Amino acid sequence: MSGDPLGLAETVATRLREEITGGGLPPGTRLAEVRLTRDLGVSRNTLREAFRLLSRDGLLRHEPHRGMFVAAPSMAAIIDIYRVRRLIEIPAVTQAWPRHDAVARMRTAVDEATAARAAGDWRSVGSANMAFHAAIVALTDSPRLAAFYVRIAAELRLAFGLLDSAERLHAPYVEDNETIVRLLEQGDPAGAAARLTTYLDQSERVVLDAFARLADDQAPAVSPTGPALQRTGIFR
Amino acid sequence: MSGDPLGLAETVATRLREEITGGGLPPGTRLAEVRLTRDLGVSRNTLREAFRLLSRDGLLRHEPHRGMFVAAPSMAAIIDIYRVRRLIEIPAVTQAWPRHDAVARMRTAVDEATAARAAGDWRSVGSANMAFHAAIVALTDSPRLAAFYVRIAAELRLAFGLLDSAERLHAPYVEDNETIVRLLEQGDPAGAAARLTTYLDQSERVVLDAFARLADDQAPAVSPTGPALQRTGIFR
DNA sequence: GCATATTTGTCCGTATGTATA
DNA sequence: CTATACATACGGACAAATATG
Repeated sequence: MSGDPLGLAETVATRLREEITGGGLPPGTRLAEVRLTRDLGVSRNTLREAFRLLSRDGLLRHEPHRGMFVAAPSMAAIIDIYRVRRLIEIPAVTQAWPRHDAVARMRTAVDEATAARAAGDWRSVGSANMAFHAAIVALTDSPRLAAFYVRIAAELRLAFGLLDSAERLHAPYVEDNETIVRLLEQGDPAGAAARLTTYLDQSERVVLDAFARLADDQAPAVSPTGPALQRTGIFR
Repeated sequence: MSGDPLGLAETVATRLREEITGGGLPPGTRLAEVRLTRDLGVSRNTLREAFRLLSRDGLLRHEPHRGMFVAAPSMAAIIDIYRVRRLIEIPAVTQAWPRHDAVARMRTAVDEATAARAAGDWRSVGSANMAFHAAIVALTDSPRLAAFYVRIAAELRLAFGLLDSAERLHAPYVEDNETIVRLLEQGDPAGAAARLTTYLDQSERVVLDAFARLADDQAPAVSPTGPALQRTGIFR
């Protein structure tokens, strides 16, 4: 085509990433190479390069001689993700410096979430919530933790995508976030950490409940593990 | 060669991994594709697939239109790695269940380290030390933390490779490890965590000191950042 | 259980843009 | 500035593994 100033593979990867996180490609769907090469207008090698980038972010999963699949979080994965979030976010807030740059980012994220909620834009509320917790991790000034958290958050967002009205799910937590950042600004990291702890517990419960309900709906009576549903990864 | 039961790319990746961690490919060296395709007898596509696996482990670093380089830990990277280690390992030990499987693995790692030290096999002492701390992370029962730690440990091992007599470096810490696992077995996780904390502090200091000395030696007088040394990543 | 079709894994040759000497 | 070396991207091809009827 015309000009692609930065790698074509990354362009393809970005487009696929939006498609996945946007819900266009539900978790568990198989990404056939030949079909995507036609739809995206790139060669197979380039597409596979994009696959490498996406699997690095944890959005895709590779099965030998079977292909690439959109990662489908299991119940155990969600539990593990929240365990990791507690381990990282709570100490990050506890030992936070009140005038850290990331605190300002937390504040703007809360403001954006408030505005988006007032406008009924639930998707933006979810994005702002993600940004808020990413800023919490940024309090540690650790690039490795930040990169790790990006991967975790992407996986969790996939789980949200499985849920029906997912964005509405964390809309009520805007107040919690506001309280957390206010306590930090006022120099009370311990109080902020306590608030964060209860938030994580509640959020995990809500997500797990919705996930269990989803699993019940999709696996009604006779065959709890049909081949089609196995591929969604929910029952693995 | 003959039969390659599992992917050829993984076979190549394994061989390169051993070459890198073994010191055959020092940090900062550039991995030219065409040359490696000849030496390894594989095609470029397969080699790039292997590159993807290794960069996922943090052993390789990619620069656009310049190629793949063996990751060269910087001073800031080492500091960050130890910060992450504290964040993960200390809580892991603190909330450890004394009869956890991983405790047994810690014990065997200590025994192996003791035997290796008696035999003067410093390389095996280092490997056992790595296994010991991997077992500590396994106390959390979190597959994501374990995978993350693998990446961190690989990067740290690269830093050790830069150091001259690196294996000798953590030989004196066998006693610390023995104390930690004994306290855990005796049901004193708090004491074990305290001991682990001092170990991490001391280890970080030793590594950073050796690293600073290495940098001084390699950048003697006139040109602190020659093009060859820049590529080592030490001064970046 | 078997034969077929589809898809991935791997290799090759080539053209083009980019960085470095 | 030129020239070389290399990464990027393309398309085609065959073997091996998997899925399907």
